[in-house]
Amino acid sequence: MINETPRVRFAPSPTGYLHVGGLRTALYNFLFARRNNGRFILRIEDTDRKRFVEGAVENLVASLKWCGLEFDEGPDAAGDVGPYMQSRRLDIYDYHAKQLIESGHAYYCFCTPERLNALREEQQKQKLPQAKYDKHCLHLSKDEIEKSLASGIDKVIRLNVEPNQKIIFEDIIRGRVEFDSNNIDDQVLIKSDGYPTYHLANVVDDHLMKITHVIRGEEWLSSTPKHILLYDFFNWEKPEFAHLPLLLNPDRSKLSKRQGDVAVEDYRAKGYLKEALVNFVALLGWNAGDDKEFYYMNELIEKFSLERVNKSGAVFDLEKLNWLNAEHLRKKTDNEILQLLKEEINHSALDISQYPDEYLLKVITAMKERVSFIHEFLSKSPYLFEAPKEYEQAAIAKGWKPETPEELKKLCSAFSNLENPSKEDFEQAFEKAVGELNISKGKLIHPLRLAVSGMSTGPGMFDILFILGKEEVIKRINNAVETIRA
RNA sequence: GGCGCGUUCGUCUAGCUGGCUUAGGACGCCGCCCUCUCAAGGCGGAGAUCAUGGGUUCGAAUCCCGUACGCGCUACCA
Repeated sequence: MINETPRVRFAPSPTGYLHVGGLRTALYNFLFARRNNGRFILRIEDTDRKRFVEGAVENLVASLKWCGLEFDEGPDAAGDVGPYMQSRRLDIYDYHAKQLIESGHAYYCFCTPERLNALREEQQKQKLPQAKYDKHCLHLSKDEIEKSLASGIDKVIRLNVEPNQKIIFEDIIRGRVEFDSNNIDDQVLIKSDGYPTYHLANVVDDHLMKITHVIRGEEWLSSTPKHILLYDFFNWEKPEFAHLPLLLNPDRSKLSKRQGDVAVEDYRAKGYLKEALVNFVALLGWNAGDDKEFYYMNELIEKFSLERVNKSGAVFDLEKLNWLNAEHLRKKTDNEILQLLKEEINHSALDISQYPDEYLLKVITAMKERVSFIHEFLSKSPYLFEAPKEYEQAAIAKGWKPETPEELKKLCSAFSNLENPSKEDFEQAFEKAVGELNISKGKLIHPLRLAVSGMSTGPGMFDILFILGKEEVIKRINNAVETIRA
C-alpha cells in the first residue's frame, strides 16, 4: 500500500450539471492526486435509471475541464480498469452480489413494496429506535427461493448484516468513527431492475479500480459502515477514507438551488473566472496554515493536504468570491484580459470591428482596477464603447450651472486647436481654458465628465479624453450641451 | 425518534503537540489619507466572554465528561 500509486476518484451521479459542492470534492481529489503523483479518476454513478438526464455526463465533463480538473481515467479518457460508467458494469455487480449470496453475506428478498411499507409503519407505531428490514427472506427455504426465482417475481439482493458488531474505521479528517451494526439496515445491494445500489457499486468499483483513498462528502459518512462490511465480506483491503465537510447556504443548511446558484455553469455564465472559482472553493474547508488566500492551481497542488481539511461545514460567501474574482482579474496581463474582453464584446450587441485591440488595451488600462468582472468593462464604462444617450440626473442637478454650456464651448475650441493630443495635451489645454475663464478646475471638470461620459464616476478625466480622442470628445461635448440645455 | 458528525468575529479561517493570545489574518462594514469623481492602494476602527455547564491543571479556545444547538444519514437516490 505504502508504495502504491495513490488513486482517487470523483464519482458523481449525472444529475445534469456540476454542483459547486461537487466541484470542491472533485478539486480536493484532484489536488490530492497531483500532489502525491497519483491518478485522478472520473467515474459516473448512473445506477438510478429514474434519474437519467440526457447529456448530463457531457455537461459534467465540460464543467470539470473548464475548471482545469483534467482526469487521468474516465468515460472519455479510458484506462485499463473501465468502463467508467456504472451502467455498463452490471454484470460485474451481479457476479459479486452472487458471490456474497454464496458466502452467506447477502440474500434474495422477494418482499413487496407493500409489505415493506406496512413493516415500516408498524415499526414506527411501536416507536422502535429505527426502522429496519426484519430479515424475513433470510429464513426462506432453499425450495422457496428456487421457486420464487423461477417464477420471475420481483427480487432484490440484500446485505446480511450481523447484529452486535462494532464497526470502526479511521477517517483521515475526523479520526476514529464507530458504529454499532444493530443500527445498520440490511441494505438492498441489487435492485429489482437489476441495477446495483450505490453501496455495492461503489465498493466493487473502488476495489476493482484500485482506489486507495475515498475522498467524498460528509453525507456518506453514515453509510460508510455498510461499505466497511462489504470490504470485509469480500475479504478486500480497505481504502483510506476522508469525509469532507459540507458546503452551506447562508442559513447553514446544505447548499441548495433554492438559495442561489449551485451549478458551476451558472458561475461561469455570470462571468466568474475559473481561477477565482477554484481558488475560492479550495479555501472552503481547507487552508495551508498561513495567511495566504490568493492561489493559482499549481500552488494549491503544492500545498494541499487532507490533514489540513476542516471538519465543519462552510458557508458559500458570494462577497468573498467576488473579491477573489477581482483579484484574479487584476493579476492577469492586459493581453489576457484583452482576449476575454473581446469574447465579451462578441457576446454583446456591440460590433467588435469598431474596437481595434490597441483601443481596447487603453480601455483595459483605464478600467482594470475598477472592475471585478469582465462584463463590467461594458456596464461600468459604456461610454468608452458608445456615446452617451442620456446623462445622470443627479449629476446634472449637482454640477450643471447656467454658465456651464458656455464654459464647455470654450473647452471645445481649446481642444480643437490640438494636434493628435495626448493625455497631457488635453490637461494643459483644459488648465489654460480654466485659467482664462477664471474658474477653478473642479468647477468644470465634473460637468465635462458628465458631458463626455454621461456619468459621474470613472477613470481620470484626461485618460477618458485621451482614449476617446479629440474628434469624439468635441462631438460629445456639443451633443451634451444641446441635450441638457433642451 | 435513532445513529453519526460538527460548534473561534456576520462570513471564510489561524490557533492543531495546553502558557509567547490583551484570540491573529481575510471578505464585508465604518472612518481617515491619496484625489477631478469612482476604484485601486495605504492607514485606522468596530466586530469572537473561543456554543454552554462542569472537571483536569499553577495555567485551557486548546485535554476529559455532560448539555444545548446545527447539520447529515435513516430508500429497490446517489
